[in-house]
Amino acid sequence: MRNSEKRESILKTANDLFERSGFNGIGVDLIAKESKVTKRTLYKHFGSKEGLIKEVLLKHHSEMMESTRARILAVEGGAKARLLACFEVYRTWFGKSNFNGCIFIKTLNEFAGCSTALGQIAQDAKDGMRAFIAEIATEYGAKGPEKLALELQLLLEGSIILAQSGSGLAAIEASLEVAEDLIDRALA
Amino acid sequence: MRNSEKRESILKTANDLFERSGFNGIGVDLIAKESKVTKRTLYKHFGSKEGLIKEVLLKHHSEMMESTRARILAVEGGAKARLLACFEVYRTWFGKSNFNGCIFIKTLNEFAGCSTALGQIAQDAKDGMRAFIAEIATEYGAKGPEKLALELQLLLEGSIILAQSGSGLAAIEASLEVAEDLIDRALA
DNA sequence: CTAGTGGTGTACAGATTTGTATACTTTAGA
DNA sequence: TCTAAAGTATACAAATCTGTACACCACTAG
Repeated sequence: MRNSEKRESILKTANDLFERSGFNGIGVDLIAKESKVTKRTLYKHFGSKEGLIKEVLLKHHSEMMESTRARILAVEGGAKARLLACFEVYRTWFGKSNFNGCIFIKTLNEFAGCSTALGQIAQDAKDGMRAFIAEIATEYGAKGPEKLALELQLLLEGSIILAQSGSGLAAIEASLEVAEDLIDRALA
Repeated sequence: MRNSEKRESILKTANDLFERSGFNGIGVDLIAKESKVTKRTLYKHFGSKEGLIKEVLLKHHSEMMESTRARILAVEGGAKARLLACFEVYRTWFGKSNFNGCIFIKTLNEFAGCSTALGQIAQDAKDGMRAFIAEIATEYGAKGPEKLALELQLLLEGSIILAQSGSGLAAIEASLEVAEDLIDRALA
């Protein structure tokens, strides 16, 4: 299946370039070149740049949710440990040398809100993450699971921005401490 | 002084367009056209697109700090009321019809981190805001003012992202509740 | 009143952008 | 093995992007 290998290679390269410099800052030519593929091939697969971005976003979201889910479900120790594991996932992410923010936030910032199809995908990704947290909270009988999920997501999103803006891991540490309190209270 | 009027007009137009669609998504031609100014004039004032962006960012930051400072210092009622007033400032911002995220976050997302001059300006803006919060906390003798400032900023930045992603004002409301607790604890 | 500054209008250079056309080669599967 | 799909290489079209050139006008301060 060398075909789908090329396809995956394009998606991975595009994802990395978009994460580094945004969508409008990266041209299709560069993506093709870095993927060691011709532009013709790229267009046969994705039809347009927007089509490519769409698939990159959907793939990114599904892989992110899958790996997060796997890592959280591997944690023993009940609700608190599992909810805090989300913060560990983010800490690992921020520690990567090529970390440069969240691709969905970039989408919202470059494509004028949620009116566009791409903006909607980004919004769905954020909603999906929050729903996942709420799901765990509900499962363990936390009080006000949706509200807790919103609060924890506030901290996580804030950590993304501050990690990106030079605060390094200090932000996620502070975030984690506050989260502990909020979780304790919801489980009391 | 019709001269500086033109200059201000360009800066304002550019600011609005960049806030809507990011930096790479907006061309100099459009900025000139919307400002009712020729490209020649624009380039005489700012030298290059990057020069224009730089001035837009610096102006945005100083105006934002000035108006926030004014609004916070107008609040009577001590430390808690003043710190919570920051959240009111953000709430007002999110309620604007043309709200589409933070221009400094856009900068970090499009210009590959803080290595660049523009990224540095964005980082300075975030640091400046946090320093301002810490300043208030210190003034009123809060315990661990820097840490409190970091925590409150986490909530504020998180609120920006979620407000932008469809949660509307629910995010800032939740944010404000958590902030109240954190402030109470630091003032105890 | 005159010199300098800032602004106008138009045209253009050169690079880059998205997307396509043509003609050829490789690969995968029945 | 043969066919259809997928990939390559190169060139190109048309728009758009940043930035500049040239010639001219308007205002204001010394």
